Amino acid sequence: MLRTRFPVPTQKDDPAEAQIVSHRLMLRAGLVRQASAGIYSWLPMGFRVLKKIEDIVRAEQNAAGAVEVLMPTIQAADLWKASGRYEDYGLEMLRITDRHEREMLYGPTNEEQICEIAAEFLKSYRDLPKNLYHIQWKFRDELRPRFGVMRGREFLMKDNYSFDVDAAASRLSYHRMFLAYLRTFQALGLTSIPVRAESGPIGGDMSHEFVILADTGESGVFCDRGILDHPVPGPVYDDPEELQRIVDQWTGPYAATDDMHEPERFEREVPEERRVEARGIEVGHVFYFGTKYSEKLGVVVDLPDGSRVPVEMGSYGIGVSRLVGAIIEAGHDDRGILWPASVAPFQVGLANLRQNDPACAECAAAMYDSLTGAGVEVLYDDRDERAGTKLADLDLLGFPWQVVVGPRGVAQGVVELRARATGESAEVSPEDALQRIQGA
RNA sequence: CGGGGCGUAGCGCAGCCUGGUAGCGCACCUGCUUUGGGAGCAGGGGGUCGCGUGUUCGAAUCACGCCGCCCCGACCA
Repeated sequence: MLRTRFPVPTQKDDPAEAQIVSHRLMLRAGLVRQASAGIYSWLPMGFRVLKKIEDIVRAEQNAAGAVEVLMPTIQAADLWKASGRYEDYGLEMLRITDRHEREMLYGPTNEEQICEIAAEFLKSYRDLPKNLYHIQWKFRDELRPRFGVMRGREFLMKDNYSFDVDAAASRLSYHRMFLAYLRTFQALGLTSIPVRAESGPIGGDMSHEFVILADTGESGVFCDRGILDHPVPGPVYDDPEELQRIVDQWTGPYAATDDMHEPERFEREVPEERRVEARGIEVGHVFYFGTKYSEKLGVVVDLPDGSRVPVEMGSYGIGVSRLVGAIIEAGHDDRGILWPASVAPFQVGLANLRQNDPACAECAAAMYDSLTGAGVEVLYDDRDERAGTKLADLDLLGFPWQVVVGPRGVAQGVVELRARATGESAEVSPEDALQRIQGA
């Protein structure tokens, strides 16, 4: 992609309204633009990141056996009246009236809607289990939106819903999603910690929040170092015993955010040298809620003995748009963003420091062609800008690799290849640069 | 929703107290000189001063009302 075709409104100055680093960097790097409080437009660069995260989440959901659907953003109030939540949900729910004076709402979540859909095709125990997900915009009219996309009113979320014949089967679904989350966050380049969450209406041990570590995170995290040392398991979704073992391994050691933290227990259970106190950001939530919605919305199946029971359900959320901010919180320095390769909008930022120099232009164009020809995503800064401007932009935008073409190197037949995260740099031939990038 | 603050050019701000028809830096446009870490000089374009009402000969400035945005708190993916 040529920078001259790809609008990236970067800014040198910090916007006054942005308090936390990810919000500042997202505005400075031209990823988003605020439309209203807690509502953002996604500009080209931010949109690419959002889509990459979405794709990774989708791939892991599919691998775990979930099936994608797409439900609407606008829902009928009648549905919510059936579950009793229309009154309960309060002012966070954005209520809308259409031209026929019909009460509608912009969905803050989709339990009711998925139940209505599932009731269509779940008739028998033989139709179970099922696990459906969608990735859709939600709206919660927060009292106080803040922190940019981290706490917006409109946000993109992956939510899925499991349907099982009984509690034991539902536990297996829960375990599958638990593993899917560990794998998803790893694939996003993050370190995640499952922490016990406020138990749902059913109680028990089936509610966890997934927190990713970031120095500037909003929540305090207290855990046993053992959790951080576990390797993330492979996709063993079809092995119930192994899944149970994995969940036990990850939920056994102490882990809590500050709202659920019990200092005495922490000190009693975790040896001093293994105690970790860090900051984190909540990016996912898995929980089991039994028959709460299936009962009220009539998602019932016949059992072999002819009796009829409501299905056991769980729901599982990942804040996709929030993750863009969270990933920046987890990876940045004083010059800009440090994207993990898996979600970087481009793998390579190519900067030609002397656009109007024919030799440089030729070298940069050749470098661009060989990278794109090899299937590498590269943003070529072909603007007629000064070296400092381009280099500062490269750092701000945070591409994992920087390839710098300038008159100094071109005279020797080399380009400068730099790794954004480590700052390591080498003067290499264009061919070597391509090879090193491909080999990484 | 309670408490606090701010709305002046795309971004950051001054001007307001003490009314006289809008200014600075960055960004943008033109030219020249520059050219490996956000250049220099010269010239230039861009603003319903958030909106409304009022006071006044005259309002960015004073008064009242409204709207928007930000921060702290309670609440949350």
